[in-house]
Amino acid sequence: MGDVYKAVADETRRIILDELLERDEQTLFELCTRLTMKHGLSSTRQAVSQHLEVLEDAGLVHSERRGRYKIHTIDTRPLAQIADRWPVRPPREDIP
Amino acid sequence: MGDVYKAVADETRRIILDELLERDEQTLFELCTRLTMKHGLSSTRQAVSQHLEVLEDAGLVHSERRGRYKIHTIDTRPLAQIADRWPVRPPREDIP
DNA sequence: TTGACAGGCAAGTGACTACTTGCCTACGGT
DNA sequence: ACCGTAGGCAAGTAGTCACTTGCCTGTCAA
Repeated sequence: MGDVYKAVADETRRIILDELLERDEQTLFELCTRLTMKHGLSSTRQAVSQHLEVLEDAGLVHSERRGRYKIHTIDTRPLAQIADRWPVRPPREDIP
Repeated sequence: MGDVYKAVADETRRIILDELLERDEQTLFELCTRLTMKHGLSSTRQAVSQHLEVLEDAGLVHSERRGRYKIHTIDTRPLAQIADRWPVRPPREDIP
C-alpha cells in the first residue's frame, strides 16, 4: 500500500484529484485532455498514467477496465487519516 | 510560503508533528532526543533542524527564541486546506 | 573570562522522483 | 482482416530532496 502523503505531495496529482472530484469516472485520455486544456499542464500520457498509478497505490483512485477504456474513480477516504492524525485547532498563544 | 503537502510528505516530519502535538514547546535538542529515544530515529541535529525549517515554512510550526533556546510550537491549522479541498465521502459504487 | 552548551550556515553527496522516449499489446469499428 | 485508438512496459535522464560534514555564532554558568 502506497503512501497517501506522498501521493498528494505532487501538484499535478492534486489537480488530477480536483478534476476527478469535479467529474468522476474519466479515462486516461480524458484526464490528459482536461489537464492540458483547463489547467495548462503539458504532461504526456505516460506522465499522467504514472501519476494515476501512484494515486491508485495510495487508495485515492480506483480503476476499472471497460473494453479498451480504463475508467478512473476517486476515493477521498484515505485522506481522512490526515485530519485524524493532527486535529486542527489554534496554536498555543504565549501571553506574557 | 512553503508547501503544506510537501511538508507532511516526509515520515520524519510527521513524527515531529506527532511529538509536538503530544508535548508542545520543545527545543531542537529535546526533539532530537525524543526522536532517537522514542521513535528509534538516528537523525542528526542538522537533519531535524532542516525538517523544522520546512515545517515552519509551511506554517505548521512556529518558533521563538528564548535565550539560547529555540522553542517550537505546533500549528495544525494549515492542514485544514487538505480536508477542505477534497471532502471525504464514499466513492461511487457501480451497481449494474 | 573561559569553557561548555544550543543552535546556525553552507557545501557536498546519494537516493529518490517526475518525466520523457521508444516500442509493444489489446480492443473496436469498417 | 486491417487500421486506428486506448493504454502498457520498460530504460534513461534531469532535477529535487534528505542527510551528512565541517566550521562558525551566540548564550549561560563557573
